[in-house]
Amino acid sequence: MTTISTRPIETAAHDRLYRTLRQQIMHGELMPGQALTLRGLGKQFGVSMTPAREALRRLVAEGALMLSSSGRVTTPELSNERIEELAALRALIEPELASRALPRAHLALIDRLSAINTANAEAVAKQDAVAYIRTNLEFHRTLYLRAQAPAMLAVIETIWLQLGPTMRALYTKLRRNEPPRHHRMILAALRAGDEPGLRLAVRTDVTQGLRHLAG
Amino acid sequence: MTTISTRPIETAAHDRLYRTLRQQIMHGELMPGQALTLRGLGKQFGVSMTPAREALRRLVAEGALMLSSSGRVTTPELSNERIEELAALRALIEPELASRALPRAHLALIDRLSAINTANAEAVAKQDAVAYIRTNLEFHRTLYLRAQAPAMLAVIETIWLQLGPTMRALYTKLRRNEPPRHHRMILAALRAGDEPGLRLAVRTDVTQGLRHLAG
DNA sequence: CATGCGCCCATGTGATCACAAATCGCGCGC
DNA sequence: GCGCGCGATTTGTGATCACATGGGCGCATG
Repeated sequence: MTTISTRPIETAAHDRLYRTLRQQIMHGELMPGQALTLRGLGKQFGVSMTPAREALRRLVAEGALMLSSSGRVTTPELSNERIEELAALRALIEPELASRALPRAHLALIDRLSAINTANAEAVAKQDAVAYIRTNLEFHRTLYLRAQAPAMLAVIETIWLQLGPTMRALYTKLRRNEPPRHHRMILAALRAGDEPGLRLAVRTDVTQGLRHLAG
Repeated sequence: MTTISTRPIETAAHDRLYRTLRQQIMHGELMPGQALTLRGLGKQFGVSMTPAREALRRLVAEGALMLSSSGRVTTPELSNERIEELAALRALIEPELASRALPRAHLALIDRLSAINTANAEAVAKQDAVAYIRTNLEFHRTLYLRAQAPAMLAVIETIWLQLGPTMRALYTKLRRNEPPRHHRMILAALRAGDEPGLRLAVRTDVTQGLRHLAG
């Protein structure tokens, strides 16, 4: 229909839509319970229903969105039980990823993690929920990328995705006013090469936030 | 096999296709590297490309199928590294699911698990790879259903799905001639209410098969 | 004023078509 | 005999359309 501009990278329409929505969901930019329609998204992104349908169904398959019995797609409103489960999964998988990253975590990586942590603190200072969530996840992902475990990383990212919409609610409910102190413990354990300490730091960092919401 | 109940619900075409393919993949009925085309599947199931595309993309999103850069869809040929990762994920998550199921595992459940195990032994005797894989997974799923943890169960099922096509290859390579002896250990631990023993039995049962292939 | 009923529009589903790109095979040339 | 290139066919992508359904809103009725 409207293929006019020269595109630097030829990315399929449904894929752009998917990536955009995925990021919005993971970063908590969409409120729980929000409805998404095929024609609405299509019009918004200048495409037809077909790519919109693909993007939505893909996100539904990953658990990022909920599909009602009539086919309506909304962001999920998680029950406390489900939040507890997802937190438990994070607590199981993320220490393993951190542990696998540890042997490959050199100074350059630790410096980058520190920088992300600084940006995270700035987001806290500015009360910017989206930036807080984004930098927080970026901290973890940057570390886990070193684990060279793409399948595990993919699993943990789909779990982050499922938690996305409630993360925002969690942030406002907790009225966070300090950056996660466990990030510093993670960095310390990385520097010291302390594998059990690293596992513990990651596990507590992951659990502490979610525990408040579920409890 | 276990679903006898009348299904008055009119299931959408793409969903039937999805379920059929998903089961075939998880049970190892499709060989690794096999290609699936939209028009081919559509003709095979008497539908157009649209439902076929949805089913395929959904399976791709779950990691059950691979999507080449040109959009071709095939069953994955897993690298040893990926198999090791998926095995590690099973070893992390499944003991947790078993542990959560333990308090609710009454005699009726243990009896049903025993029956499934018997069917599994018959599949071994008949050298029926698909039946072996199916009963093996049914053993685990029946146990984990008692954990009342749908999110965890969903995650572990997508991991089974990813391992599906290589399970078949694994089976023929190992020339299995006995049912998994760890299933008996799992049952014993369940009867004794031995939580550490159960975790260990599940972990070893899950790991032992995959370790041979990856190693 | 409350409640239930019915109609209309919004929305998902699936089919079909036009198009582009990739793939395969055949034939030509070396 | 072998390799390269070109063309036909296969295949994915996206748009559009017809259709069924479900939800929402207003109107009528008790």
